[in-house]
Amino acid sequence: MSPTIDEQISLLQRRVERIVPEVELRRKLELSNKAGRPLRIKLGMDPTAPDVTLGHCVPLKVVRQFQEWGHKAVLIIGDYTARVGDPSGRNTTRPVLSGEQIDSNAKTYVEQVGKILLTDPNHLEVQYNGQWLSKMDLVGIIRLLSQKTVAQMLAREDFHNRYRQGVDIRLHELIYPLMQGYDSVMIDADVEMGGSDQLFNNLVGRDLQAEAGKSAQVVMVTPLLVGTDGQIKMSKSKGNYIAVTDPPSGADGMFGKIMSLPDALLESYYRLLTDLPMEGVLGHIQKSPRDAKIALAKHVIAWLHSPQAADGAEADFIKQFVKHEVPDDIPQIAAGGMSQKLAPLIVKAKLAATNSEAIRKIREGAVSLDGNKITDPQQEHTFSAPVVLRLGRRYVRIKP
RNA sequence: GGGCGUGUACCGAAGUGGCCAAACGGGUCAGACUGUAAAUCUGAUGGCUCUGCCUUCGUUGGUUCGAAUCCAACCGCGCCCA
Repeated sequence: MSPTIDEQISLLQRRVERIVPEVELRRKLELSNKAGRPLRIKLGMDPTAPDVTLGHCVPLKVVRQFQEWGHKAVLIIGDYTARVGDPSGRNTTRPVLSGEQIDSNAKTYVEQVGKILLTDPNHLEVQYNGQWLSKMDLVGIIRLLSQKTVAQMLAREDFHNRYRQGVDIRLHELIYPLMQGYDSVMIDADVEMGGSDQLFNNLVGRDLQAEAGKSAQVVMVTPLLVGTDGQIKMSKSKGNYIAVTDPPSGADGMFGKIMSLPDALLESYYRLLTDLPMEGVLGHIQKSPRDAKIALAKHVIAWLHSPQAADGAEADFIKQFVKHEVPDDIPQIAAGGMSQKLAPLIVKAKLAATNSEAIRKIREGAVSLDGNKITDPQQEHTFSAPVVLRLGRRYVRIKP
């Protein structure tokens, strides 16, 4: 039994920042109910990076909600738009990706998205926008371009800023919103989901549909999840992200990344990534930010991995950082029997990028073997039994 | 097409013949402190066979005992004019 339309709208409010326009969403939901025709909920993702991040999960969770009410998610993998690069929120041109990179990223996207969405064919349709964008000829492109003016494109904030500051805007960036909007025309989207930085792009889709004589999509945007740095939007290119495929524990695992989030982000993470009642959450955060953070980490891992993984990650975390013991599950490398300097091993273990960096870290006193600090880079070591090598918060077991 | 600018390490930005592997800020990494939080303090931050050597300051070639710094050509970018 689905909730009423009023209930649905209020459920959506939790992580939807704007609905443009809300009355139309209401009308579409009513019509869908009456006619028994599921709405088509579009979400576009450009495979510009191999990982789907928690940031993507926010709109994905909303899409999941629609699926549970019987509607159909239409996932657009932007294999063609990725070639252009979404200029949203950027102050410089995106680097161009090769076709191979895009294709290999695209392959894993559907699988990763399956962690959040229902994947049966009644609830999910996957489309690659290269299917239609690659077939456009110049005449078609010109027709598409003729639907918007330069002023309309420059009205958007990021273009406007770049233009004013003399930072170049390549022409292909200018047409990106039209390409994305054309997707909406092609798949007859009823609703398009996106992060709030997608508002402009999505509204272009709405205009293009109307221009094509179709029913215009409702645009819904979610707040942007702030990344692990606590400053800016989570994104792969900024390195401040948590990927849905990150392992539960370990130095770069979900548990650790979530624990190192600034406290100030807790409320928004709970709101956007879980469905727990917010009154309880706020109380918990106020009482003990640390415990609330642990609970959040477990919640997210249980969701994207499994409840067992969540318990395991918590145990590992306590072992390593509360009791300061060496975690069980650490990478291993083989040293070989001979006497050798430590720096090359540190590089081999990927704890440092270059030999010079490894030597510097040794001199700084950041390196230890079985808990004994090593400070002389010239010293040679022979490994006859396994030893734990540590640099900062990362560990590697050295085997003879 | 013309005029004027500009191009420095991950980013921003100093440096205008030797004291420059290159100031300073940001970022990043590490140490202290902690709740692996934030804030704060400290150190490091081109590479290597590391008290020395090698390669970098848009590219190529030149001047000089010696060039990021001078000259020439070329390339990229910006602004203005057409």
